[in-house]
This record gives sequence, C-alpha cells and structure tokens, in this order.
Amino acid sequence: MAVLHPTSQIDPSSITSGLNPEQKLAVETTEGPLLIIAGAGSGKTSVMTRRIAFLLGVRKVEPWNILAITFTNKSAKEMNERVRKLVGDRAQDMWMSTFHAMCVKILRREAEQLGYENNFSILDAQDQSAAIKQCMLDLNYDMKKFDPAILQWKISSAKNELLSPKQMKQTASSTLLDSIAANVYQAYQEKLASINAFDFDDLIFHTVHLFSTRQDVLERYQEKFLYLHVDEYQDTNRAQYQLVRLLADKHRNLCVVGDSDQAIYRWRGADISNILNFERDYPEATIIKLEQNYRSTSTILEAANAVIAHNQQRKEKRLWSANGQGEKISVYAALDQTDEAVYVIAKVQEHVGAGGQYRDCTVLYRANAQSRAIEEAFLQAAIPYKILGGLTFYDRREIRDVMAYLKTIANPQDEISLLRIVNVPKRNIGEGTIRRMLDFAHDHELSLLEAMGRVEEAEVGAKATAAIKKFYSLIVDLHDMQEGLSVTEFVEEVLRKTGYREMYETSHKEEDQNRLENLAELLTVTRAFDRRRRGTLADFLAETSLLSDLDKESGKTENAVHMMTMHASKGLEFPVVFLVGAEETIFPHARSMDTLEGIEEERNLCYVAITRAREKLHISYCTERSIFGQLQMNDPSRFLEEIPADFIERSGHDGHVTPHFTIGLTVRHPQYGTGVITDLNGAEEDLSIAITFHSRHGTKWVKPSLTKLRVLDS
DNA sequence: TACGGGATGCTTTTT
DNA sequence: GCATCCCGTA
Repeated sequence: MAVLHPTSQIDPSSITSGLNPEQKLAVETTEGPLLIIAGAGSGKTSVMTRRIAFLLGVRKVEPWNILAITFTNKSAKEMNERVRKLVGDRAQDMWMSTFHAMCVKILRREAEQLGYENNFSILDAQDQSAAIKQCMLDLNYDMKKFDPAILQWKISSAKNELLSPKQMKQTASSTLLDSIAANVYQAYQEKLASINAFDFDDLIFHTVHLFSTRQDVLERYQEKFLYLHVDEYQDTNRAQYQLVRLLADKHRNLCVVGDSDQAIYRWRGADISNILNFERDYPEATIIKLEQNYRSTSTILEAANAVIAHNQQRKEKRLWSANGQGEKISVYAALDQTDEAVYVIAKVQEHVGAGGQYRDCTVLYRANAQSRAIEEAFLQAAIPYKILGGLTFYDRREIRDVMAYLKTIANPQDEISLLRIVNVPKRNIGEGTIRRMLDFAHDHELSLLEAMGRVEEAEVGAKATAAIKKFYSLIVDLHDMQEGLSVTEFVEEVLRKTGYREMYETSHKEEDQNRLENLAELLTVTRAFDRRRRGTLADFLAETSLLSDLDKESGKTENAVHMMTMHASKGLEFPVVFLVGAEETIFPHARSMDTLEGIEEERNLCYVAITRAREKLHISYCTERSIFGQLQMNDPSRFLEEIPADFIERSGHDGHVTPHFTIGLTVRHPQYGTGVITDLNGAEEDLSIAITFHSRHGTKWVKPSLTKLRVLDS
C-alpha cells in the first residue's frame, strides 16, 4: 500500500469508501461528544481507524492532539498500523495506547509533582501480593486469619473506586475485614511511595489524583488532547471514567465506542453505567448505533441474539447479518473432559482434511484451568496448538528473577525486587540477615540497598557482612555499567556478573535447561526492543510489565489451533470456534451464579464467545468432570437451552435416555469409577445392579434411579 | 542455610 | 490432581 506524503490532500471519500451510512456518519462526526454503540462484528475498529484518519487527513488535526485508548496493547498497535496505512507516518505521533500505558507516559513526565522519581517501578500482581504480605507482617496481622489475596482485591477495588486509604477507613468500618483492609491499604501505599513504585491500579489512580489537584497540569493535557477516543467503554471503571471526564471536559470532543452486551469486567470494577449514562453526562452527544454484523453467519448471530435477549438489564438492540445462513451450531454431549477433547480433535482434523488450516480453529473456555485436558489431548494427537494467556512468559521464575535484577538496578529503592534476588543464586545471605538489614534500614530511614552500603554499621556477623558487601558492590557495578549499553547488552552483563546463568548451566536438571532457553528467549525480546526504539531500562521494564501474553503475538500468525479464555477472546474473530465446558458451575461459573448481575454478566460472556465465530460454532459439555481430583456431574449450561433448537444439531452421549443395563456391561459410577455389571435385581425404578469395580471398592449394589451411571462404549 | 517431604488449599475472568 | 508453602531434618 502506498504511503501518502504528509502534506498531500487526502480525498475524504477514500477514507469513507465502503462504509454503510451509520459508519460513515460516525467517521465524519468529529466535533462534540459521540457515542457509538457497536454490536459485535459491526466493523467498529474500521470505523475508529477511519475516523482518526479522517481527523488527520481531512480535518487537518495534528497527530499529537489525538488520543485513542484501547483495551489491549495489541489493538492499539493494530489500530496505529491501520491509520498509518491511510494517512502515512504522521500517525506515529498520536497517543494510542491502553489506559495503563498512557498513564505511565504521563507519570514519567510528572512524577516529581507526586513526590515520585521518574524511574519508578511498576508492580505486577505478584509483586503486589508480596508487598501486601510484608505490610501485614509489619502490622502483625495473622495471614491465616485474613487472606492476603482478599485484602489485595479489596485494596484494588478501592483504588478503582478512587478511594484513598483514609476514605476507605471512613466508608468501610462496617466489618473487621474491611477496616483491616483499610489499614493494610494505608501501610501498603506508604510502602509503595517509599520504594518509588506504582501498582497497576495506582497508575490510573495517581494520574486522576494529579489531574484533580493540579489545575495547571490538567490544562496542559486538556490543551494537548483535543480529540479523545475510548474503545470498549462499557468496561471502564470509575477511575478510568473520571480520567476521561477530566481530560475531555474542556473541548468535549470525546468519542466512545462500546456495547453494553459485551460488558464482562464488572468483577474488576468496570461500571456499565459509564456507557449507559453517557447521554446524561454529555447531553449534547450524538448517538450512533451500528447494528449490521459483517462477521458471522445469520445462524450464529441469531443464536447470540436469542441468548442475550434473556438479559433483563439491557438496551434493546438487534444485530443482523447479510451473510448466509451457514451451518447449524453443533452441540456435543461429552462423557468427560477426555471425550470432549477427542471431539474437538476430530472436528479440527475434519476441518483441516477439508482444506482448512489449524489457525482457523480456536478453543474457548471459561477458566484457564480447563486448558490442560485439551492441551494433553492435542499433544497426544500431534495437533499444533498455542495457548494464549494463563501462565505467561513473564510469570516464569527465571524471567521474573532477571526482571527483578533489572528493576533493582533501574530503581534502587525497589525493595520488593531486591528481596527477590538478594540470595538468588545463593550468596549466603539468609533470612535472619535480611531481617536485621531491614530493621537497620528502617531505623535509619534508608532504603534496603542503601542500608547494605553501610552494612558495617548494622550489627550482623562477619560472614554476613562480607556477603552483603559483595552483593552491594555487584549491584553498584551493574548500576554504573548500564549507561551506554543497550538493554540487550546490559541483560547479558547481568546474566554473567550475577552468576545467574551459570547457576542453571551447571545444573543437569531437565527443567533447568528449559530455563536457559527461556533466558535466551528474553534476549530475543530485548533485541526486538533495542531495534524498535533506543529506550532506557525503565522504558523496557514499563513496556514489558504492561504487556500481556496476548499482546506478544500479533504479526506472525502461527498455524496452530489457538486456545484462550472467553475473556481473552474479546475483540477477536475466528472461522471455527469451539466453546467447551458449557456446564452449570463451569459456565456460568459457580461463583457468579447467586446474583442476577452475576448471571447476566456470564450471559454477556456467552454472547461475546458466540459472536467470535465467523462460520462454524461447536459447543460441548461434559456430563461428568473431574475437578480437584473428584468426579462431579453438572447439568448442561442454561445458555444452551436459550438457543432455539432450530439452530442446533446435537450429538454425543445424551444423558436423557435410560440405558439398558445387562450383565457384562461396563459402566462408570460418579464416585467409584468404572466397573462391570455382575448381577441385576428388580426392574424399573426399583432396579438394583451389582457392579464390580476395577478400583479397590470391590462389588457394590447400586440403584440407577438414584445414581447417575454412564454406560461406556464396549 | 538447603533441601525434601508432606500437608494444604485451590480455580474465575486481567491491565 | 497439582502446585505451593511450610516445617522438619541434615
């Protein structure tokens, strides 16, 4: 595609060509607030990119006056590329990123205003958990009595609601747990400030705080961002909402895009009223509905419509598709997870055999834990697959260790990272020594690393003193080296000088060889970073910590079946979709089942999942599933019943027909496992059968009318 | 201080 | 059923 010269006049019709009237209107309505209600597959990304191209190419808006916020880094990148194709390299100067990445950029510039330094660290969920545990220890709270994970969640929620520790104390004195959470929150924030670190929620929280307390700073950004765009507006939380409001308040050129039916993040603080109340917040707003779906067959779309219609709390909207009817939705009743996996494999192979590609197929599940059964089966059947999300590259121990070294060096105050690596590899700096150093640091108001620099003054043994001195000079040396080196060169130095790589090289364990490979992979990542931009170590760290696994893979589409959670699939589309585990307590998930809101959000998730499919949708459920090593029987998901029967083609092991039991038949009992029928007694409701189990349970008499037995094929 | 064995508790979903 | 963490032992 030809890249246009920046000064050349761009023909407006080239930007809007091929759009339907609503889409065209959305592109050309550039002034004032605009709400685009975009159903699944309605070409929303295309509208967004063309709208921005229109601003740049036709309205002659400068790129640095445009802000566009997306849900993932990947979609930001994609959108940027698409705009570039339309208007050329100028597009690079736009701010196009996630909320978090945008806030990092702002906070790097404004850190001093908040009493932070601009080399601050960003704590991820695990660091966060470590810090919270430390605070609980300091405050003498029993971690067995008060679950740190729950406190972490409560603190995160408070930040999303823009509550400071003080405000949380005032509002939440209702329960003991809440007031403890507020105390830990306070200590935690103090700790973060002292180690010059923000957690994910802080990035937004502090930016909002800055803008609400410093009118001059806010005005600078209001004057900069003349045109604002927010994608997935239905999934913004209170803090994000406030941030957008503040920025848009002056010029009010705010375009938000969303679909309340696709709101799936309420559990992490997203507030659907942000989109529902847009008209109230901006009475002069233009509202455009995009209801034509360009993605799916009408069968798939009608099924999705039928399911979502069961939600009471929604605005009526009906998507339609001019695509053909397509195939029916296949619903498969599996015996168990293995059988379900076998079904998926058979259908994948069928698709490939008919000339399709592995990469056309995607398996969607409710929870990451479900991926294992499918993965094992894929492995066995030699089907190439790729799991997105779940345990990411950056969660691996060796990667976290190296990152902790880098964080320590980039931000010497970062005690969380320092504690992680101080004795990795082993340096004979043990628990007791650390404790004393922490106390010493605390008493003299030093950071832990500073305290280590003055280890002679702390009262630790001669051996420990020597070990700490050595460690301290290692870190100082590395710190002094970082200037002038690329990130890659620097990481090489870290791996070498710390002895970290050697630790694994001298090991003969299989898994340690794997770790070495991962370290090599990390260097590939740094090389890519160095090539792209000549950033600092802090830039690299910020970029990687805000990157999720989903963002990593974009350009090269591997020819493999993709596997991910339904949440992760939002915004994506695939020719063939397998929705597995469609059972009560799995989907909808047990923890969302007791409230109407919970169920409705699960239904939104179902709507999202169904509408990912372009051509063919398979839904499967297990009549029996082992969870925690225990056999469980679940009813098929209620969402299945909500799809009109005409759209469905059923197969598999339907549990409705009572099987005919005969001696010699192999059956499976929910608790005792498989066995052979050895005797019969009575009939109909009173029928009892004797089963000799393969397990140590021996022979037992069972009434099929009371216990759900499965007949196994042959 | 390092390692191994056993108990424990866990499963939503993510920037 | 598995990974993590805790505690006991060398």
